[in-house]
Amino acid sequence: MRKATTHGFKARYLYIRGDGNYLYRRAIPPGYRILANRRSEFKESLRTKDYNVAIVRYGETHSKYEAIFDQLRRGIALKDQKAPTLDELKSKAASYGLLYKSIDAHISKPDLKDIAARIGKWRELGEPTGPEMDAIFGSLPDETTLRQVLTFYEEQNRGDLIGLTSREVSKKLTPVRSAVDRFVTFAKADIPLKNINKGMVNAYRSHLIHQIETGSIQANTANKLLMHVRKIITFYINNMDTDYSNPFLGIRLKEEKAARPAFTVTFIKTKWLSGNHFTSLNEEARGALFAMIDTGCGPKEVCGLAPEDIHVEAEIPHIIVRQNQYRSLKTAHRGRIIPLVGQSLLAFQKNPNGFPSYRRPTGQDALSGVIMKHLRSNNLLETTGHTVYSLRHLFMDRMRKHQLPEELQSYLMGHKHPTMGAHYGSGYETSHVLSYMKKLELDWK
DNA sequence: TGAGTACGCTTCGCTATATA
DNA sequence: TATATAGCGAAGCGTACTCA
Repeated sequence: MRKATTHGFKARYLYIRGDGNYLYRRAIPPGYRILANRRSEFKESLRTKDYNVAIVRYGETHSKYEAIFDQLRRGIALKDQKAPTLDELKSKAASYGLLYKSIDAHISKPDLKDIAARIGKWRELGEPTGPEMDAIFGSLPDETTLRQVLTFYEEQNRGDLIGLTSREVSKKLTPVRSAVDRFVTFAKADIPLKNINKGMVNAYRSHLIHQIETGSIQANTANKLLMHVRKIITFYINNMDTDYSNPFLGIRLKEEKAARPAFTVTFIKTKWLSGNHFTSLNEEARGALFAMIDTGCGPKEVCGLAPEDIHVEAEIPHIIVRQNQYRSLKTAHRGRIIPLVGQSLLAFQKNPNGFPSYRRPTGQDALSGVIMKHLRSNNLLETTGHTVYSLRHLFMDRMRKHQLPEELQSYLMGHKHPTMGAHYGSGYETSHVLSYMKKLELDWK
């Protein structure tokens, strides 16, 4: 080992080993050795043979030992000294108007303007050597991991969960957490964000393609796994003002679009409306199922109807699909007033207060489960690809067949239509809608 | 500049499995 | 046997991008 020579720069504690690696080596004065666990010197490898890298790391290490000596001088023993945390350094850097940047980031992406600004700030503060210097030049590596990014994302977005049911909260949080879990499992560790690079993400993409090939997941699911991780990293980058670039950007797999089939009027008439195929299905589930036929509502919309949303005795019987204490709506334009005709009118006449057994956070799932089980076991599905949701497709087909105006079709489906204004609920006279819906009723005659 | 398309993302339905 | 839970997949909206 020998003392390293430097050019235009004093580095009295810089040494170079026989193997070429640089080293920080500094003697501890005898008066401080008791406090320093009886050690006679500090020695720390700078983990590089590169002169330029060694100079940068020397500054970082020197700053650290200056802080240690500062505390030793004040009588604080080594074992009682507490190093500043990464969060504390980040916070201090921010208070100087600087973005915290680790020493490794300075080395991997040198920015002379940025370094000059930091040196300027350091000089302005009187060339401090303790945590102030650590904060300005980034003595600790930025080791924020993907799970910490997830925690940050959830914490910052917790306002979005206000007013949601437990099931809705679960549906929001679980997919993101699962996506992070799967990536961490693939990476074999909760690695720091800065270590996740494009190569690793492409390897993960290949891993997902393999899972699609073996049939364990669909491309849609793979895209969602990528999307959720991409989303939280982008959020972290935007909100922490970091210069890290998101390696998940643009990573996506080709999807094949598939659609659920619609029931036919003939099948419903011959298989559902003749005979007694639904007597073994509980009364509320039966009512909810038939309520969907002539309203076009989905299970969640029907389950969440409050008694005050159902007006069977009105001059024009109708239901109001709107946000209430039992459920939120998918989109703002999902809210609508639907006149009751045909099978749905009969269902609500039997259930004027709605379906209280299913008016709860997991009600839609329970309803879907019980109905699908009944339809399957009683051979009431047109094909194996049909589901309860196929009723909504049938409702759409019937509106087309009876030539309802396209805008009204969108309104009744709760879809957005380009010609609609922002507030759809007041856009139609209920009597006007009823006159069109009476045409649908003819399908069952 | 406007129409068409692809992508990013959220919401909701279906279902296998666990649990009461 | 009904219900709860959680994961997968489809539906659909908003927006960025492309191209004539």
